[in-house]
Amino acid sequence: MARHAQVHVSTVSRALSEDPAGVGIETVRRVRELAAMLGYHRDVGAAGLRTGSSRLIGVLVPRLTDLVLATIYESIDAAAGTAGYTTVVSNTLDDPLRRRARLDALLSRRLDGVIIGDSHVGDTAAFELQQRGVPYVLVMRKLEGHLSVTTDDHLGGRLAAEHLLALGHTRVGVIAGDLLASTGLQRSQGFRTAFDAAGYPVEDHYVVNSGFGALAGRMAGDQLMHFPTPPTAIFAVDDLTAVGAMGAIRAAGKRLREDVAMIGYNDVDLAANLPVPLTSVRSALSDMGRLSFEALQRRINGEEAESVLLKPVLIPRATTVERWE
Amino acid sequence: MARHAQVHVSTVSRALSEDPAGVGIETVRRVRELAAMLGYHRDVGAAGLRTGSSRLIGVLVPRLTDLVLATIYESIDAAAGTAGYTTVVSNTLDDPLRRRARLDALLSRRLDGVIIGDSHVGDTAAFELQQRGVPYVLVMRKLEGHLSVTTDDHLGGRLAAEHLLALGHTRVGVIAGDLLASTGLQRSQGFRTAFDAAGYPVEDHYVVNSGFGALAGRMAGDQLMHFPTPPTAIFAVDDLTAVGAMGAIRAAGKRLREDVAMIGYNDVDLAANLPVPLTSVRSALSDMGRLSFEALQRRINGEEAESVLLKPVLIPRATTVERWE
DNA sequence: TGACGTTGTGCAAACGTTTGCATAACGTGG
DNA sequence: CCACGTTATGCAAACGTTTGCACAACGTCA
Repeated sequence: MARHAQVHVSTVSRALSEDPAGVGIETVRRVRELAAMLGYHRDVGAAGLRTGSSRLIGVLVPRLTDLVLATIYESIDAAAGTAGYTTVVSNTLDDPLRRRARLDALLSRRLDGVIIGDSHVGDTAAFELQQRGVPYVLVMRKLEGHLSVTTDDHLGGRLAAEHLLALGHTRVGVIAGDLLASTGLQRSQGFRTAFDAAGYPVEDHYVVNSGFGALAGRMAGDQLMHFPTPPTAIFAVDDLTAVGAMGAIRAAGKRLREDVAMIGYNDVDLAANLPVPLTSVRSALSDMGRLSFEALQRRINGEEAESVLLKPVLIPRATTVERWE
Repeated sequence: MARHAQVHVSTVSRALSEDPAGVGIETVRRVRELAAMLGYHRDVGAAGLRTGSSRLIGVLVPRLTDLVLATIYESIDAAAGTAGYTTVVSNTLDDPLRRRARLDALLSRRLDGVIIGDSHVGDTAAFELQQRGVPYVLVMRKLEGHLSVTTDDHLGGRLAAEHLLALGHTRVGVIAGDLLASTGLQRSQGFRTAFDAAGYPVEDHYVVNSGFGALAGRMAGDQLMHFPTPPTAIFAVDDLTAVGAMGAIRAAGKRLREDVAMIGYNDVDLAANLPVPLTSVRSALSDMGRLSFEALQRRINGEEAESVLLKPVLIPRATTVERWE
């Protein structure tokens, strides 16, 4: 209680508020000075009790060790921070039980809103929040009928396909990630659509579902490379998965690009700095994070917000072309 | 207010507590059932106001997009979650201003404790917490005089050195990361100590300070490879940095292992699944996270806690040996 | 000089819990 | 049948804020 420190009572509250209207200019100065001296901070929790706003927003991600989600979260947190919000992130590991528990814990904190980065077909979190009246936004992965900020994954897949077609590839493989996530599904669909249109449809067994991550990519890549006629190019819907697949290509005794070209997705920092720099479809991860927070903020303030669909861009590098940049 | 729902008042509080002593067994059942029906959750914030404990712990990291810190944070969060705590993580980006702001925001939440993962020589956060009486623990990076959970980085450096010495390397380079972080400093010191002892001291200009991350590694690697007599082996104090350096080796037209061997540090998931699997010194990241939380918990409960120093292990792979495992 | 507006401050209620204490209901043993 | 112990519940205060309202002091204008 900083009030004992001097003489007043709860004029302190006003003096410390952003707009100290109706308080003596001199008092404001003195109070603030004293607060700084004493290292006093208003208790946001107690304030929230009164105001009904916790200034806390929750972020649900599958896992933070996934570079992609970590990047998005970082930008959400930065945007939220400057707007005076604190974020709480929850690793759900795509495990329903764990996610239930974490969501309950979050709801107990009376958060002002939630950003969902791990939505999945058949997922109930979004519906539950909707029903409880808690503002929320989906990011990265979309779900029909919910506000979301994503990139155009279908287009991203087409960009990858068109790049490979232009280079003359006709027998290609796809490492499709997790088909229950809208990202994996739409990227591979977009890719196949373009190859269909070009008259070189991708056979079903050249499309392998893998999950995300380097190990998953390695196994999927091994599978593709062991076909009697392996593909001359591979599209992986995630950069780390692509890295794993690059290992499979090497293990099969083939050369990257010359024998088998490779395209990843997301253009994570690492992609450009790999020993063999990886061609990748860049989705504006930081923008997505920031925009999703802004959309959520609008929802919290009761304003209208519309879903955002960002345009991806293909960045050619050494795994598909000899010279680039 | 679940109380209106039925008939009672704040017997609800007791009924919902972990040990509902002194409450009718029947009442307990009814209340809990009803709470589940209504999807009611106790407001932790309000409870904290009364009990003085927010059940919130803060975690300071340089950046979450660093796989190493993300892994540690994940395990901290898991341990904290099962103990009924919520964690709030803050990216400080090793920027003093930002860190000040974030720490203030955290203190406003009246957290029960803090885990510091970004300590730096000359850093004041630990001292400030100490002075304010907020329990805290350092993880990953240590600082003299503060409770910490780390791995023996000096030993880790020696392990790397001994491995290279056993393979016959005598002219080696070190990519030392950030010398203001205890990790970078001690790993390179340990490494050099072992080479000194073997009679092949590492010349100063073969040790380059770089910062962490793939791009930093690439630049440092380029520098080393452009020497008239480049090293026959490189020790990088971080896996991602090593990946960048592998790019430099390739760009110089040299072969990994045959011409230049490479050792990383931390044994991040990715290391084993790179196209050329990376020899790395494994530090038990998950254990560190868990143990740091447990130490913090002890501190919070007023018990004694001792610093922990874990033993690292070297995992040989393709960048140093032909066959492994 | 009296009425009135302005400006700065204090009062008190409310937010949703927890918890020590009082009290009601009910058996039980002497 | 009364006193007493046990068990279940209610009461009220307290935690640290915010905020509508009342109020005091002061100047100003007619």
